[in-house]
Amino acid sequence: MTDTSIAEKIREKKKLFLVREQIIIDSARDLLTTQPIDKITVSEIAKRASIGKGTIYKHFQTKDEILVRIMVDYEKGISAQLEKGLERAKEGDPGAVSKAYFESRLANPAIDRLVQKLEDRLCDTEGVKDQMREFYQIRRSHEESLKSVVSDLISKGILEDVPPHYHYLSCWALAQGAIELFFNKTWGDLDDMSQLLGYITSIGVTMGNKGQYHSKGDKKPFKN
Amino acid sequence: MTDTSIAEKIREKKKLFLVREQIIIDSARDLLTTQPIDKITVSEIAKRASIGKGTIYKHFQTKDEILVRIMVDYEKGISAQLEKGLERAKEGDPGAVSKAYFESRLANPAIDRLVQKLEDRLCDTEGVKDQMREFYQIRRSHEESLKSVVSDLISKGILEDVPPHYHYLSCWALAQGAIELFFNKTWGDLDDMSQLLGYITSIGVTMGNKGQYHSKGDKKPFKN
Amino acid sequence: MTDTSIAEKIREKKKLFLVREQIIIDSARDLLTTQPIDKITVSEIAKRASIGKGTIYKHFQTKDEILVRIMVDYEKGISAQLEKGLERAKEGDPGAVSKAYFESRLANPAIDRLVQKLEDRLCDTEGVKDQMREFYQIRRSHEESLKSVVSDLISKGILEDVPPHYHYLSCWALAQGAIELFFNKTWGDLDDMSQLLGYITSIGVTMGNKGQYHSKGDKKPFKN
Amino acid sequence: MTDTSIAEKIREKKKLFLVREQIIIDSARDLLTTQPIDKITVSEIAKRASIGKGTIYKHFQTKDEILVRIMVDYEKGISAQLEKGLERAKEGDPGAVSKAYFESRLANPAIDRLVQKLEDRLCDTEGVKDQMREFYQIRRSHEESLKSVVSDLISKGILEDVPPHYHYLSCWALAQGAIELFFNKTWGDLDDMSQLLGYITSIGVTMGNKGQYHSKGDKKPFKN
DNA sequence: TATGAATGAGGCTTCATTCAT
DNA sequence: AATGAATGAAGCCTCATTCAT
Repeated sequence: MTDTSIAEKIREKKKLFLVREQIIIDSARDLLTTQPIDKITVSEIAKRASIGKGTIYKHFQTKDEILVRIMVDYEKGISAQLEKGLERAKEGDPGAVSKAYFESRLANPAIDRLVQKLEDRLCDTEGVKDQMREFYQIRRSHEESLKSVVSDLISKGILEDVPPHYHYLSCWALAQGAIELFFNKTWGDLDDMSQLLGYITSIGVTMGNKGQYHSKGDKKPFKN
Repeated sequence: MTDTSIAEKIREKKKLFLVREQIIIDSARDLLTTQPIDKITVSEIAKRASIGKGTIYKHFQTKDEILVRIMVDYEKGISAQLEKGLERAKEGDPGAVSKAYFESRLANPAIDRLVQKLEDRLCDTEGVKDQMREFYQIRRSHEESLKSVVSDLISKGILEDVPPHYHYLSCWALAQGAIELFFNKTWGDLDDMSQLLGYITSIGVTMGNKGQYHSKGDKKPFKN
Repeated sequence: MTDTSIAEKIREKKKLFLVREQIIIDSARDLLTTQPIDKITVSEIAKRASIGKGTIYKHFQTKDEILVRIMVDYEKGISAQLEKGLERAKEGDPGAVSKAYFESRLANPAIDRLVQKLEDRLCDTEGVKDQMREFYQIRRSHEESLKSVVSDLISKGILEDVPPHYHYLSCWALAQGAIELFFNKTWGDLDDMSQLLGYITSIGVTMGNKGQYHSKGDKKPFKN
Repeated sequence: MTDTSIAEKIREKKKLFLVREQIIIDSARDLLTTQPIDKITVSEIAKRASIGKGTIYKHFQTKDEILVRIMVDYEKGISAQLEKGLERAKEGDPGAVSKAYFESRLANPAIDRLVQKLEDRLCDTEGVKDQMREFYQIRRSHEESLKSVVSDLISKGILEDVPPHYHYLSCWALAQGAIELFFNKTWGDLDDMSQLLGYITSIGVTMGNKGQYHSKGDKKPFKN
């Protein structure tokens, strides 16, 4: 066997290893988005991933590490979308960044909500401090991206002249609440949830606009 | 000992029993609003309430029953506030109802948030189905109260003519998101959180208003 | 019910609690002296003590705490014996202290050996640092007791004039080795183990004596 | 390729195989003498030996087999030393045998102690019964070697007339205890440990001598 | 009725061993 | 033969719940 083919094999194996890791994360995420977090055991994740329980611990030191990993992966995904938005912004579309941000969050409301819940659960957990720091860092980098755009819009007189993060965080809050609304069992299955969310989105898009009132929208940003 | 004094004693005891029950609930709520939910044990609640662990089970069949009880009590408190608002509405203040609703929710954001989390945790739990049904019923009764008011405002041309629950649920979502924002660790300790929340509240108050754009507000609805 | 009888009950309960604790320790010790240490599980200790696994953790925070407890209890027992020896020494028996020490160690060779093994296993274990410190402190206090006696014998010209701890530690080593010999599987079941140990004891008693050679002894310090 | 060179290659491979086996044993021994036995995993041994974990199982069926192998190797080493001692005894040095025995044990107290601990741990373990038997056999053969010498010294009136194994086992016990003393954490780091051990050795050398008392020695048989 | 000791199911994690490459 | 990822039995510990006093 040649050296090349040996190296090839090793690379192959590493790739397989990473694929498996992704399967674990995906399995965990699937379970976590459909069941209460504290009901999910490592055993179940393993079963869902069709691997042995012990294998999980080749990839992650603790159960919590799987959870932060889901969080970090999600925020990284949003970062990637923001990156694209920033490029489009350079090409002349000033709203591209914030649009990219909200669309990527609202595209997977279930996961977005899961990440919120995980953040709440892990924020003070020993043993994943470092990963949590990374998570927060990514999130704050998003704020930075948005802040520049918002400042620009303020200086152009499009948005009200309040501190830039007011705009950003207001929208964050509305998106957050909309997601909660979407999943909340209290309201049961609203027939017109889609329209409702469209309405809320329209509020989000125009809220903070100077001398302009929002109008009824009809977008459907939520997948079901 | 006279019959009267015996009856007196029994009444006394019953009262004491109810007081004790309230102490348990209050203790649980205090702990749950300051620490991660899954860290709180029945033992700790008992210790905080200064009673024996076994006594708790004279008042509640399971730990989950304490939790739903916190939820139901909270929504009942909001109901009481709404009741007052309705009376004021009859006396000529059309905004009194919705004001009462949001003020009572935002008055205790920590508890409001706790109730959200508990709802998420208990919504599919066997053993507290009935109490959860009661919880949802109360919540939906709030919707009804608001709906009548909103319908009135729509017919008067003050609010946009969309289905009444659009208005109500949009506000619910924004309030929800604002609370989440308030507690979120990502943004650290914003110096101007109070102002920011005032800004968001102003959006909530005017959003959905017909032909009118919101203006910068400066209320401080959040206790710190 | 009178206050006195209530207090009585509480005392009764506490006593029972302590009795149970002793049962746990005794059960653990019994198992540990008859089987390899790492084969003993908390479950087995519980079964042996005829209690539930969880009950163990009402008395001890971790499995290791049971083990150190056995160690500390053992050394405390030796301390008590030394105390008596010191009193007899004051009454005119200069050898009473060292005799008390060795007799109490050799009276239960199996436990003495167990304690050795546990010491080796726990000396660097996190979580029982404090208890281990206590253990070492007690042990060193024994050394102090013996040192005074030995110094006295040296000044009287009975023992060789070497640093006092030479005498003490030589004896410790010989006792240690004798116990190991007693249990060692290599030699199988020697018919004359008793005599052999008597012989060794006689060496221990006279070793270090000035200008005197030991003579064949016939004590039987070991129970079988 | 010639037959010779093929045979050569096979022999080469076999040799390499044996070398590798020795590396495994050495690695295991190194780890076991510096860390608590139950902390050492097969993985760590493999890493230390710079081979794959699976490879270990080409050489040994179980982890326990590695451990007995360390034991047997150690006793074989002592056998070799005794052999030399016996030869020197034939050449007229009657003390050469026992000297060889004790020197080889005390030369590596850490390993000697490890072997003791392993013996205790494996004596009743299923799966290594045969190897343990071999171990005990070698040990007892040492006894035989020493017995003949001791008998000789007794008949010459140098040693006390007690059963020969009394002399041998007394010394075994003292050596055993000295080693334990050397490593025991209770006494901390004695400044004069070397002298103390010399003192004990001097006791060992003369103990059992007829009509002769031991004198203070100053050998330093322990490496530090 | 109030208590808290007792219980044991069930969760997380480790590691000796297997096996496909 | 060499490798190391995969496996799952087994251990420790937690905590909601029960029950005897």
